[in-house]
Amino acid sequence: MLNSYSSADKVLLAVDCIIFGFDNDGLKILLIQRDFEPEKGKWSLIGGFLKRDEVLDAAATRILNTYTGLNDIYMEQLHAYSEIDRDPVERTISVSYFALINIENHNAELIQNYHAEWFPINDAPNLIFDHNEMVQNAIKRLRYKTSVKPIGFELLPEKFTMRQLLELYEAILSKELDKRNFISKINSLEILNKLEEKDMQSSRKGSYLYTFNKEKYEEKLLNNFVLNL
Amino acid sequence: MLNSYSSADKVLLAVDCIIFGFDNDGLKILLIQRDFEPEKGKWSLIGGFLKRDEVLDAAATRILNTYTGLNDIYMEQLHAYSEIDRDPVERTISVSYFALINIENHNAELIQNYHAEWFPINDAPNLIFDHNEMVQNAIKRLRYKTSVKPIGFELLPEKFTMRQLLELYEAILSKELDKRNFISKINSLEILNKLEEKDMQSSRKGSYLYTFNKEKYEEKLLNNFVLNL
DNA sequence: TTATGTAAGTGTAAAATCTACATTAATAAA
DNA sequence: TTTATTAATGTAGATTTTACACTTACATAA
Repeated sequence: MLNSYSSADKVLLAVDCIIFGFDNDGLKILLIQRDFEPEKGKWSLIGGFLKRDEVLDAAATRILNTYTGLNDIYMEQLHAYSEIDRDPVERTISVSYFALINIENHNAELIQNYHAEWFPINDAPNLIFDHNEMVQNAIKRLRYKTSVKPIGFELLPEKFTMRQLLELYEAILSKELDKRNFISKINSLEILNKLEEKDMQSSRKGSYLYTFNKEKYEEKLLNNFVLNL
Repeated sequence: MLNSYSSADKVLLAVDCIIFGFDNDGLKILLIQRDFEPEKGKWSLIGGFLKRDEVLDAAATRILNTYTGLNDIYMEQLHAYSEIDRDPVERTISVSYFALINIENHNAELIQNYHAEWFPINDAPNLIFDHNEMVQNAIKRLRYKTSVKPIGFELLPEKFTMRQLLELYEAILSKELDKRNFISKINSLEILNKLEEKDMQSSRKGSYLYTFNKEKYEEKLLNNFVLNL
């Protein structure tokens, strides 16, 4: 009968995580060398199976933590992938999640048994199964998100310069942005605190450091804004 | 062991369909009275279980067809819902899909055994499980989509008036739009054919009918455009 | 101490887009 | 032929977006 629960097929449900990070070399994703068959040794997204007593969001968090030691990372669901043979061992539907993290803040945690490794998004190895497709879709979503949320603060150190922010957005959107227009658009959001302090690494003159003003940000979020860069 | 396939839990995977339609009374969704337990007789989205040899997109199409006779409806995946007790019988993860259809074109098919029924989105019955939430999220997505794709053509008859198109967008966005500005923005997309023919139903003067120019539309889609209404 | 090189910081004018708004036109029905 | 009803149409002002170049601050080297 069409709708009896008992006759319905059960499947494995997996979660795969696309973790974006940013440092001075640009936008990166976190990959691992798969430590079990099939495709053992090949590069892969961080992933695992959903447990019976677990919601998908929790599974994503747990899996990320297992492989990287990372905690309290906000992740967002993206898409369910269900091609019949996407996993050759057994029928497995996978739900992708993505997150943004600050590479420097988390490097310590990442040096673990499962050697997770950062790769530039434009120079990553070929991935197993349909993981390449998952990554491409995640990049699309990330780009879209720049226009409706001021993302990027997760990806930068606590104190950052305008140049760093600019370069982050350029990396995400993969296009050049006009420096002055970018700064005035960001300033018009009024979600940054300009510090007295300067970063002296980048130039003789030094450039002002900013922090992200979380309260004003939360305020902004209530009235959905749009940021056209 | 963490990653053995054999020890991983299997779950039921369902698909639920949010079908939007439009007629002179506004924007509607298609619901059915559930014909099996639990919650038999209550209103529900059209849904069913994924089969072992089926991809999610195909399941969505099959399920819609089973309950409504509708064919060749393009559906889009939205989100996976995984709360532990969302279905009281058994752990079931559900992936929602949404579609837009033209009510008048399809009314005949809908008069079937499973009495599917249209409800205005603002005056629909309470739904089982987490289906209310699914609908709300689908409405959000539909609104978003108006700004990046000229949707709505699926929802209207082949020949339609500007007023119908305007009212459709007003229903989706649930706000009033300025008629002249709307028309000029739509015209600037250059995806409509203005016919010689007029619709004489609505007024003494009659209003020009339009059709949707599919070729120009496909062309437009290549360069992602934005439509701010 | 002075000169030099480097990236930071800053404003504006022109163009494009968006918004608000009211009158005339066409026709059927009375 | 008058009347009533909805369709069709354009523009000026406001706002937003874009393109663009010079000065400033400071460390380093001469």
